[in-house]
Amino acid sequence: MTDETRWLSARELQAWMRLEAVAELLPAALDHQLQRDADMSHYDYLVLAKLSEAPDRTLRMSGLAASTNATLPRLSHVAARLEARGFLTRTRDEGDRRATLATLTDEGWRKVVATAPSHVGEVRRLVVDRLTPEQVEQLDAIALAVLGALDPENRLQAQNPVVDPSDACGNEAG
Amino acid sequence: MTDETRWLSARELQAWMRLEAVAELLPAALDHQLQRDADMSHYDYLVLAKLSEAPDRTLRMSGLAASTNATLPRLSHVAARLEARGFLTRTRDEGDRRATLATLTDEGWRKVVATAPSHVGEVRRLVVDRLTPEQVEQLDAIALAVLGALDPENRLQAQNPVVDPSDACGNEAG
DNA sequence: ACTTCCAGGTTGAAGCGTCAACCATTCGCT
DNA sequence: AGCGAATGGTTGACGCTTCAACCTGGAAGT
Repeated sequence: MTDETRWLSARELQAWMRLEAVAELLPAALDHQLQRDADMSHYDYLVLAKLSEAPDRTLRMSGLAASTNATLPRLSHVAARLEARGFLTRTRDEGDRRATLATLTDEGWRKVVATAPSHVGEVRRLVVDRLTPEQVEQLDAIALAVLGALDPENRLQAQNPVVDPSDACGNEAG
Repeated sequence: MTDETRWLSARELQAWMRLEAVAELLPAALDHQLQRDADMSHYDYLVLAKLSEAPDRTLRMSGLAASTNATLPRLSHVAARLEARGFLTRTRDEGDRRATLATLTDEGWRKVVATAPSHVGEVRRLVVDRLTPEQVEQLDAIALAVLGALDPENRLQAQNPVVDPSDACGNEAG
């Protein structure tokens, strides 16, 4: 068993270990903040945020699942809980009666608006405000390169904008 | 409710969305590869790897939990499964009879040695080989900055070296 | 129209992580 | 010594994600 493995150099190793730690801790930290402040998981929030940006605050389950990087069964379970909490409703698509349309309720909308600021604050506290503007650009380029392997079909590229709710409220000409 | 929230700029937003996508996809990708090639979760591998580097291939459960960023109950469950599969054994510490020592078996050692190359290969394919040497250094600095907030006590800093098993055998001069 | 196949969703069971409760051992104080 | 508190670990129940099975509705071929 001759060892042809290309091991990592010391520099590569250190960078990798740190990235691995970030990838491990960051999702947990976001989950924790949202759980505490909004009684929701990160994924729950993502679902509501996605709907809040969609035309008529409505999306098909399959599209919603793809854009949140979830399997359909997972989304189905999550949507059932969010529906039970009054944040969204599910209706049959009369155009294609196989499909289900998820629509954000007014209460769901208020939930997103109420939750977004603290979420953005956490993102700033944990990441953005700790980096220089140059590092933000470097991070963007690095993450893009890595996503080329992780997400070749770019399903997550139009990920939740963490957008200012005040302007998503009425006008989304795009 | 005047909105004092400091929203993200377009550049910050894009970088953040991409980092979020990486943090979401990378752990799943590593899990998937290890599950497929070694019938283990990423965390399982981490536990075995940690033990493989320790003196006498032995660590206390509490120390092992801390260095793998896990709660003690989680590690206890995982160790029970790994013990059932013959990869490690648990014995009482006769020095402090409250403590439990986890020791990697020969079979566990062989498992790590057999698994490491494909794992490192995946790390290269997904991350390291997609970045320039400059980007590797930038990534290191960025991740370090973020870890300042995520892991202030540096519990994960001595994370698994993904080290060449052939030299973990005897010498690690640093 | 009728059959066949595929896409869209939902459901229920199984596996893993988290939390709270619990037991054993050691440490600190008197 | 002896008591109370704290440390180290394990266990069992609950919640969430995954996987396979299933059902419905549309599309394609004849």
